[in-house]
Amino acid sequence: MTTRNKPIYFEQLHSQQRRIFNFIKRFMDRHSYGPTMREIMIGLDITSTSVVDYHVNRLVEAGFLEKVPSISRGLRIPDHYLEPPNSVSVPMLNEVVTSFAECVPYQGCRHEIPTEWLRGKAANDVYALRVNTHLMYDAMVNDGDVVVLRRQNRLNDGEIGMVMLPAKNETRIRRLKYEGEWVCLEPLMSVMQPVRYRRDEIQIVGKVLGLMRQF
Amino acid sequence: MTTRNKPIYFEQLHSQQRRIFNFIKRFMDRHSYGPTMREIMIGLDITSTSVVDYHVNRLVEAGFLEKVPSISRGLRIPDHYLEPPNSVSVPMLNEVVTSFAECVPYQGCRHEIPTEWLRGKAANDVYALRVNTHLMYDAMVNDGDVVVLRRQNRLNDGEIGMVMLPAKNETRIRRLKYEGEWVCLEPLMSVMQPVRYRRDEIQIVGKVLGLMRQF
DNA sequence: CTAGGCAGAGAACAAAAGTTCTGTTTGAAA
DNA sequence: TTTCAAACAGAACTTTTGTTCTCTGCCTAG
Repeated sequence: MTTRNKPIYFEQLHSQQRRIFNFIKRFMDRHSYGPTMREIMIGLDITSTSVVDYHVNRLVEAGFLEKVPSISRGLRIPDHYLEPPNSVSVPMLNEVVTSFAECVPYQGCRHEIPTEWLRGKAANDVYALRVNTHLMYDAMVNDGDVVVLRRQNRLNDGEIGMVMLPAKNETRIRRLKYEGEWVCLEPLMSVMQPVRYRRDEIQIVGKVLGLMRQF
Repeated sequence: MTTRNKPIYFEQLHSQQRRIFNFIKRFMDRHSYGPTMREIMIGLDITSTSVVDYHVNRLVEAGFLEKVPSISRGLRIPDHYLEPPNSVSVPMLNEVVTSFAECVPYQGCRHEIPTEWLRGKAANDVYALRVNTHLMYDAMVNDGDVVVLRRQNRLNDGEIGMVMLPAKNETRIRRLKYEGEWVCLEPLMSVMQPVRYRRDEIQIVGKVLGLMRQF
């Protein structure tokens, strides 16, 4: 843990400390290494390295910087203060899974998805799945498409998910509507008709986050 | 330009130089800064910094490393020797464009696409386009989908592209088949019928690289 | 007013780190 | 074998760079 007691917001920092923080970030973008005390001093027109050292230590205390003592250019900006990546990598599986235990050692193919699709949640149970001809999905999903799922066994009313119909041993992408003991699977294309099942007839495989199709 | 005369492959390097190169890369992954001569020396069980310096200079000459003289931890691995990013960012536009001149100053919304979609080509003329209800595309493309296009005015026979029908002032995503003076636009859904146009009746907007749909 | 903490100045110091120099070993080519 | 360049060893040297110390001005609580 850090040494700070209460969370400090960037805006609450001393203006000098904000300048130094921003300088370090810009410097690291431009070069592949961090700045020295003296480079910060010169770059920000500060008159002494001790002043830089002073504020750097304040920034470290506040958790905005990490520093390896006595190591030259040993400043680091913690990950959570860097730009969040706008894409994340998820495992690419060949078949529907209801548990990740079966594929934990699998480190093979992965697929990149926009961070936005996670809607702020972790990517733990998210995986990508390439649709093959055996799985006939909704008409809006084509053969060869990559469907991104979050593995979960429950869905809220109105959410779109992948469900398995054990009777037919088939999976479908449908919008779920709950009606008492029944669940209504609505196709995404309005020309098709919704079908109603008993809740225990179907198994929810996951929530559908997105779809990628390469032409 | 670099000082090297002929291209050198990594495998042709002295084994010691390969070890040093790999060490630097691993070190940079672990820490946020590069190693010093001495750290390389200790890490690889080399007996003198001069040996490290020697091989580092060979690597710089061969173009595998960049080095800022006299700067501590000033080693850098050129971009083309790092892992290529598996996603790239392209501009996100609101309407079909036939030239990028009209949107060069536009630095706003961008969208992440898998590098794979570029099929090795540059991302220069690639942009993303969110489909709205006014543009009724092929049935496999839904309202709200993001279509990724490479802006180009020509397509090879059999390629899928976005074309504009000036008569109707509408755009469509179709597979193009050339038949002499005619071009046949084949829908991606087999239930729909292909339509034949004269070549000068339609304008090719771009090649469709992929599609992304967030649920 | 005064004490004390915070920010800044300036300088010196010590450690880290790049560079250079001389000499030795090694291995392949002549 | 001889020769020569590449590779290695060891050490010293210089520059870079982090750290520390003292002193000063400023502001505020008491």
